[in-house]
Amino acid sequence: MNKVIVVVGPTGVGKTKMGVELAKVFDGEVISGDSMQIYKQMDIGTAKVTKEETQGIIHHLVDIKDPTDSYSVKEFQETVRKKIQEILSKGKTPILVGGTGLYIKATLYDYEFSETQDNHEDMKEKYAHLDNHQLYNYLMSIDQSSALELHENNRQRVLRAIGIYEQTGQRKSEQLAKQKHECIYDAYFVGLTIDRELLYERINQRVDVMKNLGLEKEVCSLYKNGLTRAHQSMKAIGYKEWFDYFEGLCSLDDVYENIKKHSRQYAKRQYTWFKNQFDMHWYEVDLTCFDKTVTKIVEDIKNEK
RNA sequence: AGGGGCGUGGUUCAAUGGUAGAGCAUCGGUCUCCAAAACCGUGGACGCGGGUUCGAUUCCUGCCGCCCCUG
Repeated sequence: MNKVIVVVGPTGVGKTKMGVELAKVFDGEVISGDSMQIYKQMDIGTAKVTKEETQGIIHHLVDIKDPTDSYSVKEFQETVRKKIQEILSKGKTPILVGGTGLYIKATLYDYEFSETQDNHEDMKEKYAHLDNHQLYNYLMSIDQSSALELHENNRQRVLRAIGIYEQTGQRKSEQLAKQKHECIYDAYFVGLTIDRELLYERINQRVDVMKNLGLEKEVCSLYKNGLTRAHQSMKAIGYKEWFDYFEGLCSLDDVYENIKKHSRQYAKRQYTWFKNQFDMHWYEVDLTCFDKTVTKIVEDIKNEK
């Protein structure tokens, strides 16, 4: 089999476990498709796979960065594509498991990113004197078709489009036009889902578990090591909520409530992405009998090839 | 118990004698490197009763509920 298996779904649905189960069946290695589990020292809050949970299955792209490092989709794309080749050449099955939709799509599809530096801070400064409307008009003047795809309030993306043109001399829209927008692997997309209410319950429970496992201690030690809200790693749910607390702006209860809330909102955004971006095979996870779901997926994949 | 204050969508808070507006939450959506991010759209409310008035959420009043002070 020369297939890449992709397991996605909202946070808390059971992707990690599914990845391991599928790896056992298909002689696979798991590649994490997650923008935050790449960071060392961030174990509890990112619900990172534990040693026991891996059951001996190799997991790539976990613990590859320090929390002070920044990271990019492009880097992810390059690293994972290499990993996939490596695993395939060993005759094993790559199993990409994660919740970061853009990272996964960029890797599996023929996305090509411009050779620009990661400099959104500079761009922010450079154009601080323009309001949203003015900035948008500027983009309209240099790359109209990209502008039309964006809302003028989405300053982050407007700036990005401007940056691409300024640094490469090529318009973002032109770049996109060169791509085919197709999946470059023989991939089988497994989308895991459960009833929304149930998912939210699970998310809430999982946050309670994180609390008991010592999330506060984990975050405190990062904080003491000098990590701030500005670091990319500290944008993660489960971590960013603590800064208000450390600054005396909210209570400890608020921290956990916010983590729950942000996780729920994240799950919702993941659903809309996965529903609309991939040729997905959806599976309702059987919570009383996880193996049933595994069996069903295994059958479907075997019938595919 | 006495004095004062407050009761507006899920929540925090506005405004107004001519049937109410915002933030957050909710729900839906967008997506080519900050993506666990950024952004867009959406439904939903004047505690209950009486009075004044052409008309009350707004003024008066009774009740209920909550908060503060005093004892």
